Order: sequence, then structure tokens, then C-alpha cells
Amino acid sequence: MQLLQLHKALADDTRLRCLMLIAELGELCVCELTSALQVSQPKISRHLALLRETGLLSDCRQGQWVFYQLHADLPQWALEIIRAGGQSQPDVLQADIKRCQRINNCCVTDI
Amino acid sequence: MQLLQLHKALADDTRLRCLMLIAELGELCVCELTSALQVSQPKISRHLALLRETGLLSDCRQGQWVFYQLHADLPQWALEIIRAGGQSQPDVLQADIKRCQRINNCCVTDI
DNA sequence: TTCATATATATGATATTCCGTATATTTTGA
DNA sequence: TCAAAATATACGGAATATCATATATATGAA
Repeated sequence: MQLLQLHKALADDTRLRCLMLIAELGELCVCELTSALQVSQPKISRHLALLRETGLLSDCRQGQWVFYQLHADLPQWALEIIRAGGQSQPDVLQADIKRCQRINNCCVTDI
Repeated sequence: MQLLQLHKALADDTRLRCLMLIAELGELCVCELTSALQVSQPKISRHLALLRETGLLSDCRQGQWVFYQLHADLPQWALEIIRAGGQSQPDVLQADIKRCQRINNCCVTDI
């Protein structure tokens, strides 16, 4: 993971919101992100694939669903960049979180 | 200054190195950055202009030279992202610093 | 096996970014 | 006023990125 690659990965609105949402809420599946960001499924999938290839996210299939989470091996400086970014626009993040309720969603897994 | 704009601004090798160098050394002029990064003057100028327009840098003309520095009004989260990034590749940063000696340069201003 | 759901990928068009080169602007000193 | 140095900008062209749409793959249930 290189610093330049991280900035490139986060230099897109869809990817940035996906990552911030996952950093805040833990693991999320594709359909949850689709409903939270209100964008098409192929678009979400493409961007998640890039975040995975960059090393920012890891995926884990559970049945029909694929859950994405922050990659376990992220270096400290990357975690700090992500965390600092989360403080920049709490309103945007909160709005995405609101739309991300698992209630009424496809994949209620636990609780 | 929006988080997305910051990541876009730093999603380029030339801009990233310029910013890291300035964050580390304080104010630098265009010719110093040109010699440190070994890239053409118009290329440096164009990228510095973008960093300035994004709000990351401010410029200050001193005679023939224009010095760039971190913008004074940067929010805390932006400073944290910059600082964390500086820890990611100390070797690259040190190499750029070495090439940035003011000795033999055009614009030795003080000391 | 067949169908429905969730996710991934391919494709071609559009938009954005980046670069080299040439040229313009500003400042200093002769 | 002229020349030189430092910096900025304009202008195509080339490379990248992004998107919508269509289609493929994988899983679970009937």
C-alpha cells in the first residue's frame, strides 16, 4: 500500500463514502452500500473491487452476500488518514448512515 | 476545503511530493521544488496552482520568487492527513529533501 | 434442475486528467 | 529601456477514469 495509491483510491466520491461508511460501521455488504449511497449495484461493485485491489478493503462471502471491511493489515498511517477524514464531514457521513439501516434491507444477518 | 477535493489534489505523484516536501521543510519556491523533484518548471507551476486553488497551499511573492507554504487556515483533519502521510514513505521524502538543498540553487534567501 | 437474489465483470462511449511545448508575465539589474 | 531569470498560462494530444447498460457468475430455495 502506497500513499499515492491510497489518495487515488479515495479521490472518488463513491469510493470515499463507501470507505468512510465501512470505517464507521464495520462490515457492510454490497446491497447495504447500494441503499446507503443510492447508486447502482454495478457501480458500487466496481468501486469496491478497486478498494479491495488497492488493499484498503477485504471481502468475505457469507452465503449470497459479500461483506466488505477495512483490511486487517492496514498500516497505522493509513488508519490515521481514514480516521481524520471521518471527522471532516460528519453530516455527510451521518446521512449515509441513516440510509444504511439494515431494517427493510435484504441481508439482516444478526441481532 | 472538502475531503474529496483533498484526496483528488493528492492523487498525483508530483503534487503529493510537493506537498510532503513543503509540509516537512516549510516554505519553498518553485525553483527549489523543480530541482528537488527533477521535473519541468511548467509542470511544477501547474500542480502548485492546483494545490493553491484547492486551498492546501498559499503563495507569497518575494521579489522574483514565489514561495509556497501550507495554507494557514487548514482544518485540523487536513493537517492530520498530511502528517500521517509523511510517515508512510520516509525514504522518498528524504531523497527529495536531499535534492532540495538551497546550496547551488537560485534563491538563497536567508542563512 | 430451475428460478430468484446478490454480486461481479465486460464493453463502448464520455469525461477528466496530465503532459510537452510554446508563450506570456513579472521582477531585477544593467 | 533592455535583457535575463523566475514563474504562470494556453493549447492540443495522449492517457486515464468513470459511467450506463448488458451480461455473467454464484448461492440458496423450491
